[in-house]
Formats: sequence, structure tokens, C-alpha cells
Amino acid sequence: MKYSVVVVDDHYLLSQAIGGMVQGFEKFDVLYLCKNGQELLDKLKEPNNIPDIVLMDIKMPILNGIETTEIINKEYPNLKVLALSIEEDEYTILKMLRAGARGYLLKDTKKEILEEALTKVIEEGSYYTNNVSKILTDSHENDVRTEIKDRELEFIKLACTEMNYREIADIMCCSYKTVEGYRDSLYRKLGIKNRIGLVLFAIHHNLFTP
Amino acid sequence: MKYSVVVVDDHYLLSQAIGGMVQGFEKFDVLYLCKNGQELLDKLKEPNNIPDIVLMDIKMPILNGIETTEIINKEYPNLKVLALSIEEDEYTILKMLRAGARGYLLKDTKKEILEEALTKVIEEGSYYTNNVSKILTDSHENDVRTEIKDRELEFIKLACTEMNYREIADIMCCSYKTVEGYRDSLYRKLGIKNRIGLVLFAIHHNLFTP
DNA sequence: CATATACTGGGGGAAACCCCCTAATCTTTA
DNA sequence: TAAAGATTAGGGGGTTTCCCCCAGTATATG
Repeated sequence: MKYSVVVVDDHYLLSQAIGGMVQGFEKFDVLYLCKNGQELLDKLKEPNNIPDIVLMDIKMPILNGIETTEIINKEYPNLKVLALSIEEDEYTILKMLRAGARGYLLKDTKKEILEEALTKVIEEGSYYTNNVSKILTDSHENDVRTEIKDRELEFIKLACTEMNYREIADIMCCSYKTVEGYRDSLYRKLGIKNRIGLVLFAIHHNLFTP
Repeated sequence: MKYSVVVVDDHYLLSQAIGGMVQGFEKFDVLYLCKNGQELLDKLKEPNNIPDIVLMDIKMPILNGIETTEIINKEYPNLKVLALSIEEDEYTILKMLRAGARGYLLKDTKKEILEEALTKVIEEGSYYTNNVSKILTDSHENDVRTEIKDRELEFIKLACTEMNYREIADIMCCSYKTVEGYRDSLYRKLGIKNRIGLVLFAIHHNLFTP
């Protein structure tokens, strides 16, 4: 009896290729492929379509891997998710693991590691590569990010546009001075000097995708 | 006699998976895999290592796909390159085709298209998907980008940092007023209002990678 | 040769941005 | 209940950016 696998990746050729690779593994069969999280959730409604494990990309249109994993962990707590992504920033990895992923593989691992990770996740419940466990233990960079308040995060996203602070204040329904307050507090916390620095920070930490 | 293929992609699992897929094609054999352009060029020095076609990613460390393709077209003009990338902005596609790629596939095509493209490139010399040929004919957005002078491009890259214009002037070895001139001319040409707009433009057009 | 058209610089003023300060609410937590 | 902190908002002033104006030189281009 083989374990069933579903591959979720918006780049179809890649999910086909990875699906083909998994199909070649001794203990695994590919059940089907999905192009995004929504497609997967729709499929799962049919009980026959529930696999043993989902191999999930993160950046996807409509419903991304993190949101999808959260939903899966609520609705199908026995369904295991293994993340497979190119995103290597600590915060994304942490978010994915907190969402309930049982492991996190980068797309430049090897075939053998993928096979081992799939096996370990199914048989032991989880699989962590060295770099991922290191991030789990000493995640310093994360500190600075959790310090960002909700309202500040809202501001950051608007600061990554051509709007000036007065226009941002209008959208956030607060005064110009309040917006200046968010900015000043962020500049201090993040050690940046100007709005360009803020945009770069937002991009590097996946708060904003250009 | 099968055609030989080399896959160049920095994400090793993906090149393995795509290599496996290609290996399954009737008329093709995978010769070897590479993690970047430099690795490929090193390999090609050995005549036995020259394949019939190279399947090349674009974004790679050390030597990217565009630079690599340019070199290949000079040194090995008979070696065909087929681009396979997730980059879908017009300028990157154009640059890759001008560098000498015989076709450009997005990573969300299908297995059958990949097989067809490989075959057509080898047997007929080129393969263009609909979207790519459309870009080749009516590329308007490109106009604005070719209007950017060398010195302005240099400025753009520096504007995508936390430096202020005085510091940028120092690095560019010109006066503060000259830098302001570059900025003003770019703002007019690109229809943007402030430096954030310039950074976003640079990112969207791959002039700057955060 | 004359006429564009970069490329380079400069003046000046208005607007935006940056950075320090204070302080009133309101919620959370010890 | 008192302390801590989040959220809001304002004063004041220095710096930077933005957006006009102008003009010399150098290099093509007709």
C-alpha cells in the first residue's frame, strides 16, 4: 500500500515535474495536482480526494500556502502538510510552521531529501532540515518583526506606494501627525533612515510584494 | 539516436525534477544538470559535454541566464538555448531572446508544451508561444525602458538604497544638481511622482532586485 | 557647418519628509 | 486598582525632496 501525495504549486510544469519525481518513489503515489490553495480545498471536500500528505508551495495566487495550511489544520487535522518553497526568509518559514506545516523544504534540496522528508512526515509526524531547526531555535530577526503593531503594518504597506503621508492619513482615517508617529517609531525600531529603507525592509520581510 | 539536453537551474530539486521529466520524453536524454551559468560554461569546455540543447533558467546566482546565453551564442553558436523561467515581464523576455534564446517558456506551461518546444527548437531552430510572440510584435512598455540613459540607470540603482541624493552624487562623481537632473528627467519620462515610485518601477522592470 | 540632443551644472521656492518633544485616551495586565 | 503600553494627535524646526527655471560643453546628425 503506497502513501498518496498531492502537489500544490501554481507553476504547472513544476508540479508536473515534481509529481513525476514523487511518483517514482517506491512508497508514494501522486493523487492529483493543484494550482493553488483554493483548488486544493475544493478537491478535499470529496473524501476520496484526501491524501496522506500535501506538498505545498507558499507563493500562490488566490489562496497562498500559509492560509491554506491554516485552514487544513482546522478542518482536516490529520492531513499532513510539507512545505516546499523557494522562500528562505526566516519569518515566512516560521509563519508556515506555525500555520501547521510538518516540515519545510527549500526548492534546492535533493531528490533523496524530498523522499526522506515525505517518509518521515508520514511515519514520524515531522521533518526538519538543519537550517530550519536552526531558525526555530535562534530566530533573532523575527523579534524585530513581531514588534510591529497592526496599525504600523497597515502604514508600511501604504508607505510602499507613491502616496504621500497626507494621503496615507486619509486612507487610514487618522491625522497626518499620527502617520508621522508610526513612521518615526518604525524608523527607530528598524534602524532605518528614510522611506526607501522602509520599502526595502518591507520587501525583504515579505510584508509587501512589489 | 536521442537528443541530449542540459538543464540549468539554481534550485536543484527543480532541475532534478525537470530533468526526470525530460528523460521520460521519447526523443531526449539528459546529459547533466547545472546550478548556474558558470557551472555550465565550465562543463562545456569538454567537447563531450556539449548537448544539443540547453534548458535555461534566468535568475541564477554567479552568472544568470541572460549573460550565459550571450556567451554561449558567441562561443558555441550551434548550441541552442531554450529559456524556462518564471519571469514574465516583457523586458526580461526580450532581453533573453535578444541574447540568443530560441524560445521562452514560462514555468506554468504543460509537459506536452515543453516536449514540443524542445523538439521544435532542435528541428526547426525556434519555438514561440502565443504570449511571447505577442510581446515580440507589440512591446510598448519596452519603449519607455530603452529611453533610459546609462547614467540614469546608474542613478536608479543608487536611488533604490537609503542614500540621499548628496551621497549618490558623491558615488556617481558628479554634482548634486546633476543627480537632481537625472531624477527629474526620469520622473517626467516614467510618469512617477516620487522616489518610491522610482523604486517600484525599478523592481517591476528588473532594473533592481531587492 | 549648423542644429539637435545628451550630459553636465546652478538658483530658488514650495512641499514633503524627518525628528525631537509632549499628552490625552483606552486597553491590557500585574 | 495601579502600572504599562497601544493609539491617537499636536508643536516646532531642520533637512531633503521636488519642480520649475536657466546655460555651457560635447557629440552626433542632417
